[in-house]
Amino acid sequence: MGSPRSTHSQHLLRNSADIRLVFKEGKRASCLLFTVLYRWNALGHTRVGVVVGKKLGGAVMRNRCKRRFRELAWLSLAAVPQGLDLLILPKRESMLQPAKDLRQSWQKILDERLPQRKDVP
RNA sequence: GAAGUCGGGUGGGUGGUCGCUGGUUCGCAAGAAUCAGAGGAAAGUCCGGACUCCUAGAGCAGGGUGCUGGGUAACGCCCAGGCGGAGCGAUCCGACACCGGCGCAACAGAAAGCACACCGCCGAUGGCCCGUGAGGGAUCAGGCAAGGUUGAAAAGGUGGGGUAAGAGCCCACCGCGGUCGUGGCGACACGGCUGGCCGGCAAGCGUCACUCGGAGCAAGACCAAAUAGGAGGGCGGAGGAGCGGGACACCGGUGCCGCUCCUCACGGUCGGCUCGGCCGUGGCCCUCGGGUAGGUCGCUUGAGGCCUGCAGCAAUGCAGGUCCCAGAGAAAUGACUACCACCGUUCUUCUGUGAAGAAGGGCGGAACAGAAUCCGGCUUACAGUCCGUCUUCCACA
RNA sequence: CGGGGCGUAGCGCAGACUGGUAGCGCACUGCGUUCGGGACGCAGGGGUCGGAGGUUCAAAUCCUCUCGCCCCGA
Repeated sequence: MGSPRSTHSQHLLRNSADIRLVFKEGKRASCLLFTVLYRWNALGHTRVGVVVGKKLGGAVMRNRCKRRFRELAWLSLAAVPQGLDLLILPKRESMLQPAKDLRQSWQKILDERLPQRKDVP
C-alpha cells in the first residue's frame, strides 16, 4: 500500500474509492461559495480533498481553485477533530471572491456546521 | 510624420509571511540544509517520427500526398524558384499532375455533344406574281450562323477583305494545339516553322507517380491484498442399497475402507404461493499458476540548449567549446500582502488665450492559458509593449 | 492521455455515399364533424441544416479549420 512520503501526503484524500465513499455516506454542509462533505474514517487522522468539476473553467482556473481551498483547510487543520474525511466542492461563485471572504465563510462553516474536537467518537 | 507590409522578441518586477514537489548531503529516525521547479502556444490532437508490444512472406484491396529543385530521421513541414491570381506598391494567396475511359450539368433556353434554328438575315440559283423590257416584289424550295433572347458555361477574340446574306472562307495581330531550336538540373521561358483550331468538372468514379503493416506509455515489464472462479492434494461426510477389497486359521453376518446409485440437505431457476420439475454444490484446510484493486519500473541526456567559426541565396549542415535545464501521479511549480513600473478614468494645484502639459491623490484593469513518454511541424487563442526590414503618401531642407 | 461517434422545425429522426425540390412522425394554428371536448378528416405555418472559410455555375451534401455534446479503453 502507499507508504506515506511525508506527513503532508497523509492528510490528502486522493484515493478514488475513498472519495466515492465520502460521497455516498458523508454528511453535507454548504454555503453560498462551497459545499463540504464529511465522514469519520478509521485512520485516526484527518484527510482533506477538493473536487472541482469541469464546469468551473479550464485547467488553470480549476488548479487555482484547488490550491486556494487546500491552503484554507491546511491552515485550520489543528482546529478540526482527528479522524475526519473532508471533501470540499467549490461553487462557481467562489472563483472571483477575494480571499478574506473565502476565509470568513470557511471559518463559519467550521465553527457552526462541522463536528468539534470534543465530539470525537 | 501618417498609413501599411514582413520578420523577430517579451509575456510585469522587487520585498515580506505561510506553504508544495523532486534531487543531493547530513541524520537510527522525526527532520534539517542546499539546489532546481510550466508555455509560446504546455491547447486542438491535424500530420510526421523515436520508443514499446503484436504480426510467417508476397500480392490485391484500402489510406495519404500531388508544379519544380533542395533541406530533413521523417512529414501533409520548411527554403528557393516557376506559373496563375489580388494589390499603386512593399508583399500576399493558390490540393497548381492527368479529361483517354465511365459519369454529371437542376431551372431557363432554339440548342448543353455524333451541337442547334425560336426571333432573325438572305433568297444569288430554280420556281411564283407584276412589267413590252431593263427590272421590281413576296417568300416556296433552299442558304446562313453575323445579331438578339437564356444560362455559370453556346465550337476562339478584334479589325479588314469577301459575299445574296454569311462563315477561319481568306488575311493581319492576339490566344490555343503540334513540332523544332536556344537557355535552365527542372518546373518553365523565349524564338522560328506549322495547323484554321470541339468545351467544363477529378475537394465525381478513376489514371499516373511516390509513399504507408497494426496498435499505442491507459504501450509494455515486474511485485501482488480481499472476493469469485480454475488445477492439485489432505482431512471429514446424514440415511439406505449394490459391488469390490483386505484382516480375523476357514466360511457367513456385523463393523472398516473405496466406488456407484437413490433418498435427504442447501443454493439458484421456472412459478403469485404450495406441491412439483430442472441445474449446481456437497463441509473445512493447504499448495500452485493466471489475475483485479494497489504499488514499482518505463520517466526523462535529447534528431538537447547556448556561443563561435566554416559551407550555402536560404531552409539547413559540419566542426570546436560549454552547460545539465520540471518529472507530478486526481496530479507540485503557489496563496496572501506591500511598494514600484504600465494602461484607463476621475479629482486638486500650477503653467497656458486655447489645444494641451507637469506634479500629487483616489478607484479600476492587466491577455491566451497549466507539462503528464519524448521530439519535429501545422492549426487555433492571445491584453499590452519593444526592435528591425521594406513600400506608398504628405511636410521640410 | 489515446481511440470513436453525433449536431437538420419545439421533440425524435430521414436526406449526405451519387451536389440542383430540405422531408417524415408527434406537437402547433385554422376549418369541418359534435350539444361541447377527444378522436378523425381537410388545409396551413414554422428551418442562419452548430459556426467560419474554400472547391464548384450551385454545398445540408465534397474539403479544411473551429465550437459543443456523447461513448469506449488501465
